[in-house]
Formats: sequence, C-alpha cells, structure tokens
Amino acid sequence: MAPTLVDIAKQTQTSVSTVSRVLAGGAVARRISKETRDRVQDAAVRMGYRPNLVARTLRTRRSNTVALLVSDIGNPFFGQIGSLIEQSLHRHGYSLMLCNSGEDPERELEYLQVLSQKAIDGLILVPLMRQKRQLFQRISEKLPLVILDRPIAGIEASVSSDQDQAAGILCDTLERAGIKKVALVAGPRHIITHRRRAEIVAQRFDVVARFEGPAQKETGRQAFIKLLGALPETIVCTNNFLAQGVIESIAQIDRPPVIGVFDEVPAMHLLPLPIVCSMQDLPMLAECCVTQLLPQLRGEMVRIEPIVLPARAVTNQAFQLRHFQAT
Amino acid sequence: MAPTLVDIAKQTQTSVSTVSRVLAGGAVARRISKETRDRVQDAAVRMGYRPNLVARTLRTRRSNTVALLVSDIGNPFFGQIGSLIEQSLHRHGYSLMLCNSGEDPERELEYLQVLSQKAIDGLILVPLMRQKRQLFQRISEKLPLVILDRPIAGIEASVSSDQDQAAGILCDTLERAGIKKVALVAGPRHIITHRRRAEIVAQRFDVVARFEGPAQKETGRQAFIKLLGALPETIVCTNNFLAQGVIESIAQIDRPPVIGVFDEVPAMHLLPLPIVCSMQDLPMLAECCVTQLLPQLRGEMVRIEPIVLPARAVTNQAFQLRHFQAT
DNA sequence: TTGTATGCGTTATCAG
DNA sequence: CTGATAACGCATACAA
Repeated sequence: MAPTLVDIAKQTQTSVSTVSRVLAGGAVARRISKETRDRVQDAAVRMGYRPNLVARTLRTRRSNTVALLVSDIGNPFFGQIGSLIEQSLHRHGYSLMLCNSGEDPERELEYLQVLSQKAIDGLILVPLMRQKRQLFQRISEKLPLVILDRPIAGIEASVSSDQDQAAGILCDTLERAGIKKVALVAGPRHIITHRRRAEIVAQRFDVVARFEGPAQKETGRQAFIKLLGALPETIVCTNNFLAQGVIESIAQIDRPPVIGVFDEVPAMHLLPLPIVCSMQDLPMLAECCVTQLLPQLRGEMVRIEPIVLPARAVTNQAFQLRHFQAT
Repeated sequence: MAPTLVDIAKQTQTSVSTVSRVLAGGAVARRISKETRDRVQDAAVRMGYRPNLVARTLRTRRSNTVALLVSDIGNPFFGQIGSLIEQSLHRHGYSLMLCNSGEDPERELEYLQVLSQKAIDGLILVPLMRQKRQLFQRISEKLPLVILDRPIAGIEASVSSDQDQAAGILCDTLERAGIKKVALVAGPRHIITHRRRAEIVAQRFDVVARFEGPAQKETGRQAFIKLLGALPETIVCTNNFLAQGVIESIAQIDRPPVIGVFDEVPAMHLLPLPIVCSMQDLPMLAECCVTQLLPQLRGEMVRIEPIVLPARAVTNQAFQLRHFQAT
C-alpha cells in the first residue's frame, strides 16, 4: 500500500541503498550525485513516501521515543507534568509515549513489560513499586531511566521534591498558627511520598484521627464523613486528590477546619476554608527529568545524582485572616 | 543481549519455527508434540525470553496499541478522559499511547505523521484541525479512527457532547435567574466547541464585552483584569481553564459576578461565587470512544454513526442562594 | 558514486 | 509433527 524504498528505487531506476542514503539526508546524502539525488527526492515526495518507523527501529534499535509511565494521569498533577515533559522532550527531537498505570501495580508491571519490548529509548517512571530489584526484573538496567516523584533506593537518576522539607514547611506554618491537633487523611503507605508526609506530620502534631486509602477523592470524602461527629481543628491530606474529596464534602460549616495539603488546590485563595498548601515546582521537576535523561540517551557516561527540589508553602486568604499573618 | 527465537531454537535443538509455534500458544502450539513443547517452554522461561514487539509488528502489521492524541493533557478534562479510555482499552487487550499536541497545530501534524508511521492499530483524536481532507492527508483513511469532542464534518466515527444543548441549558439557567447581559471569555474560534458555545450564548444574551484567546488560565486572568473597570453581572467562559483563570483573579469583591462555564470547576460548590456549570459525562464519552473503535479494530464493517451526548447543568450553593432556586 | 547482500526478530508458507 | 526459507522495510558493510 504505502510506498517503500523498493518502490522508489524501481521508480527511479536506482537501488534501495541509494534511495535510503538520499532520504537519510546529511553527510550521507551529499555523497550522491546531484542528479540522482534530485530524482530520488522528487520521486519520494511525488509518491508520498513515509519511512516505516517500525522497520527503522528494528534495524537501528532506536525509536526516538521516550515513555513516561505515571501512576495516575487523571490527577492534574501528573497531567501537567506530562504536558511539560512532552514539550521539553519534543524540543529535543523525541516523542513522548504517555502511559498510565492507574495506581495499579499489576498494570505497572504489564506496561513495563510491554514498553521494554517496544524498543523505547528511555523511560521516565513514577513508580508504584519500591524495590530496585523488582524493577530491573522487568526492564533492562541498560535502559536510560529516570525515577520521578518517588525515589527508589539505589537508583541515582531520580527527580523528586524534598518530602521532609515540604512536610516541614507545612508543619511550620500550621504550628505558627497555633495548631496542635490534626486529623490525617493519607494515601497508601506503600507509596513513599504519602508515607513520608504522614510520618512527619504525625511526628510534629497530635494526630487525633487517621484515615488511609487510595489517593482518590473518594477516600477524602469518606474520611470527612467519619470526622463529622467531632470535627478537628485541622485536617492534613497527603495529596491534592484527597483534599479535593474532603473539601467537596464540606458544606456550610460555621468554623471550617484548616486544611493542610500537598500539591495545588485549584482556586484555593477564594475558598472560604483556611488552606495551607505545600507546593512542588512542576516546571522544574519536568525540566530536571529531561536533564537527567538526555545524557543517558546520548550514551554519555556523566555522573548522575538524585535531584531533590524544595517545595514552598502557600496559604490562602481565609487562612491568613484567621491567623493574622501574611504569606 | 536479550534472547531471541534463534537462541531458544539452538538451546533446545529445534528450529525457530517450532519455537515460534510453541510460544504462539493456542491451536498452533497444540500441533507440537508435548515433549518438545515442554522443552521449548521450559527453555523460554529459563532464558527469560521476551518477544520483540517491534519485529512482530513489522511482520504482522499489528501492534495492539491505540493512540490517543489530545489537545492538552494538562487540562484535567482530558487527563480524566485519558485515564478512563486507558482503563477501558486495557480491558480489551490494547495498550494506550497518549500523545499531546498542546493546542499546537504543528505538533498535531507531526504526531499524526509519526503515529501513522508507527503502525498503531487505531487512533482516537481530539482534533485541532477542522478539515477531513487535511486529516486524511496525514493518516490513512483505512486507519480505525474516532474523533473525540470536536466533530469533523464527514467523519462518522465521532463522540462528543451536544454543544447546542449544553450551551442551551446553561443559558436557560442563567435566564431563569433573570440575567440579561454577559461578558464572554472564549477560547479560539477555530475550535468548534468554543465557537459554538460562544455563538449560542451571544445569541441569547446581550454580550457587553468579549475576549478571545488560547484556552488557558492566562486568557481568563487577562480578561478579568480588563473587565475590572465595569464588572458585568455575569461572565461566561467557554471552558474550565478560562474560568479557572477568571476565578483565580477574583479577589474579595462585594458582589462577585455570576460565572457560567462548561466542564467541571473543582470545589465549585464551596466557592463564594455563583456558578453555573454545564457538565459533560466523561465516563460515557470515554466508553463511547472505545465502543466506536473496537469494531473497527476487529475489521467489522458495522455502520457507525456520530454519538452526541447530552450535558447537564449544575449550579452551586452561592448561585442558588442568590437566585432563590434549587438545582 | 552506486549497487549487492546481509541482518534486525518475527510470522507464515511450503515442504517433508 | 517439524524444519528450511521467505518475507516485513530499512540501514549498512562491503564491493565495484
């Protein structure tokens, strides 16, 4: 159906190698006589030739494709980061294949399997698993790899926010507001970010109630319902989805609880709830991923070290009003 | 490096064909003697054999992969829909390759090009372009295709919400609240959804101010700033991102404007702004995409017709309070 | 400057 | 039941 090198070779009375060389462009093409070169190029555009990337990949073992496997693309956090990474990678000549494990460890394994069989050039992974060994059971150690958001012990190429610092500034802000007791709504403890955040909060406050479940709105909703009897002064959620669930469950309440949360809460400054948010630097996270991946893709043996970025605390007006202090 | 059929054949004193047949499984495998079958299978697992999908695809012209090319994966609307489609497709044995054109027509063309060269089995597209011809210039007419969210004239396989109805119920709700004049913050008019929504609103209300720009928060912010001099009673935004920008720019205002918007606004019921939202049915949109794609993938020549889903209007408490009426 | 031949790892055809 | 062997479309080492 679609024309191949052979078709063009026939059409132009040349051989496949000549055609291949011409269409390869660059230095190789210039070693071909101008006449045949023009003739071939002409035929190529006339016949609407498009190289078959599958065949090319099989031959060269390069696909110019990087995969990003995230834990939940439905989460705007990963959507935005995916968007940023895609743009950056695109500027460097790679296309991005975005996959979604949906917080399901089995799907993660499957995708890792499939991806490694598909000759991707590199992988950026937001892992569900926590063991280096388990990971390298599925993919080659040779595959250019960057771990995003959830560091794995022993893997140097990783980009994440400093969870201790992020949780620290959140706690600082709450403490300065005189808060002593919190209810904790946490994501699964097997995910390092959720666990660490929860640990630190628990370390610095009196945790009067604690909930754990999938990092989805639903968990936040259910937690809030159970809290309704004795509403705590503060609810800390280990990510934005959980907080979203909590917030959506809050009807009109005279004195709503303070919400402490990680990652962005949309329109938070307008919400009539006091909110403290520990925000990650998304553009920087994305750019660092690319920075760590590119040298690996180029086969450069540069020394790579984990990148750990600081977060910043942001409060909204309702919080500032209640606690008489500025951002 | 990684073992191939040849390696296994050597190891088991058989031929590639035998190995291939055994590993193919099913009816083909059962035509092989139990002894050799076991021997081969054993060797395969022992050597950690993984079929090379690139080679297989080159040979069979099937990749078991569907691509979803969206206009902006940073928009939670598409993130959620991507997540839903991925899950559904996964159940049917396909993996999803999610690509992002970032509302950039050139990137869309590039991705279409690359995807069609990559032997994907099917494509779900949220198009930026509006011409059937332009599209089929890049991809084959034979490629199983579903157009999502922004129908293209002449393409039957398409899933979208009924923009007229969606805009209609939004206008109805505003009208019932006694609203006569609106400011309009619209996305690019070359995108059918934005244009149609804007048209209908303009048809039913007195548009006192009008802004147009990329469907990003920034456009909403800028529009709001320009409106500050003479704040209208109502601002209608043609999507959630624009509204997000508007909302984030609203500081404490005595009597904030009513916001009319399409798609979900997070935590809207708590916001101290009267909001009317015309919401699409995301899970249904996603499922319909898959429903329209699957028969095409299977090569069934069923009759396919555009699916147009209804939207529903939702108001928040602030709106209900101001206008004395329930949802 | 150009052509021939080989291989990438599979599947599929055709013998035996 | 099994084994050669020919594609799939491309890139490339080696000849000429």
